[in-house]
Amino acid sequence: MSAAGRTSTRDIARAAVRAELGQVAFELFRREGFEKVTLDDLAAAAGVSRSTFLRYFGTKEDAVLSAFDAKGERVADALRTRPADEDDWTALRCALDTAIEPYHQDPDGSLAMTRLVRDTPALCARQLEKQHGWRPALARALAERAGFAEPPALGHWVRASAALDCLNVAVDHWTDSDGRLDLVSLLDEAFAALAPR
Amino acid sequence: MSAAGRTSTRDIARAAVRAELGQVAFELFRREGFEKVTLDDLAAAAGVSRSTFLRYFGTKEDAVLSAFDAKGERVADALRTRPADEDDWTALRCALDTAIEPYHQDPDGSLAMTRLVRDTPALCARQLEKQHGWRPALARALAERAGFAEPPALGHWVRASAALDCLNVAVDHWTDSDGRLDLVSLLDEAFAALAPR
DNA sequence: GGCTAGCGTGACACTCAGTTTCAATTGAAG
DNA sequence: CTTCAATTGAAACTGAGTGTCACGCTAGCC
Repeated sequence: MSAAGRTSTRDIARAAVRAELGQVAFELFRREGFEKVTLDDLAAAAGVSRSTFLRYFGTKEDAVLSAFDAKGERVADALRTRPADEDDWTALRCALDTAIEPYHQDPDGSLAMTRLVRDTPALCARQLEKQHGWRPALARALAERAGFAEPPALGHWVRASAALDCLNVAVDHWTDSDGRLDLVSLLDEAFAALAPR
Repeated sequence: MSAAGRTSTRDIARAAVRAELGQVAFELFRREGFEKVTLDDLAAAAGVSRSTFLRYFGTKEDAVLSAFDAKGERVADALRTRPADEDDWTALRCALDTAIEPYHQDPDGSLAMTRLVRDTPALCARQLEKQHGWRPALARALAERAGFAEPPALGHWVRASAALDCLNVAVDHWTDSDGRLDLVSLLDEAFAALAPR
C-alpha cells in the first residue's frame, strides 16, 4: 500500500519485485552460504543496483527473513478470535496453528529455510529478535481476552513467551527429523511438556 | 588461563585490563548511547588502541555483554547439583537463584545494565542470542537428571526454554519497577503462571 | 497528445565494524 | 644478559549500511 492507503499499480509491482529479490537471495544464500554472498553479489544476481536491493530490504538478513514479519500479528489476531472462555494454553496452542500452516503448504521450502537460518548465526539471531518482537502483541491479546485493560500481567508475558518456545522447539525437532515427524503432534507434545508439575 | 592451564601473572593482568575496558565502555555507552560511541571513542577513552580493544572483546556488544557468558554454564551446573528426585520445575527454579544473585549484589548497577541493554536493539539482540546458547546446556542437564543418556527430549528443551523466559519476564518487571519489587517473588510468580491449565 | 510532478532507480561518497598482517615492544624465564 | 613468546599498535582492507543527488519513467492532469 502507498501512504494514502489505496493499493496502486506501483504497489503491486513493488511487491512482485520484492518477492523476486527475496527468492534470488534465498537461492544464492543456500548455494554459496550467507556470509560468502555480498550485497553486490545479490544485486548483480537480481539485476538491480546495490542501492535498490537495500531499499527493498534494509539488511541482508531481511532479504530472507522479511517473510516472518507479518507472522506475529497474524498469531495475535488468531488469538483474539478464540472464544473468551477458553483457557490461555488452549487458545495459544490453537492460535499457533496459524504459524505452522506454511510448513504444511511447502514442507521442502520450509525445511530448506529453517536449515539455512539455523546454520547461519546472523540469521538465527535476527529471527530470534523478530520473534521476541511478537511477544508484546501476544501478551496484549491474552490480556484483552482476560478482560483486563492494557498492561498485560506477568503471567500473560510468561505464557506468550512459553508458547513461542513450544513453536520453536517443535519446529527444531521437525527439522531434525527432515520433516518426517508430524509438526502438529510435536507442537502438542511441546505444550504437554509444559504441564506436568 | 593460558593455553597450558596454569594461571600466570599475564593472565591476571589480562583479566584486570579486560574488566577495566568493560567498565569504561559501560560508562561511555550509558552517557552517550551505544550507537553514538565508535570503537575509536572506546579505545581513546580506555587509553588503548582500537586493535587492542577489539582483541579483548570481539565486538562492541561484547564489551558490555561478556559478563553474561559464564552465566549459562553456572546455571547448568547448579541444575546438576539439585537432588535427582526433584521435579524439573523446582530444580530449574532453584538453579535460577544462581542467575539472579548479581541483581541482589548490585541492584543499581544491574538496573543500569538492564536498561542499557533493553534500550539498545543491538545489545538486546546479542543478549537474546547468548541466552539462546544456554539452552543446550540446560536441556542436557535436565536429561542427565532424568537418567537419560545424551539427546535431551523435546520436553527438556521446552522446560529449559520456558524457565529462561520466566527469568527474563521477572527481570523485565523488576526493571520496570525500578528495582522496587522483589525479584525472587517475581520469579516465583512467573513460574506459577506456567502451571495453571 | 503533450506536460509536469513524483516516484523508483543507479551512482557515488561516506562512516563504521570487524579482519588481517606485520613490525615494534615488553616482560618472563633461563 | 639473552632469548623467546605474547601483547600491542599501526595500517590496509572488506563489506554493511546511510545519505545525497541526478536521471528517467510513468501516472495523472490540462
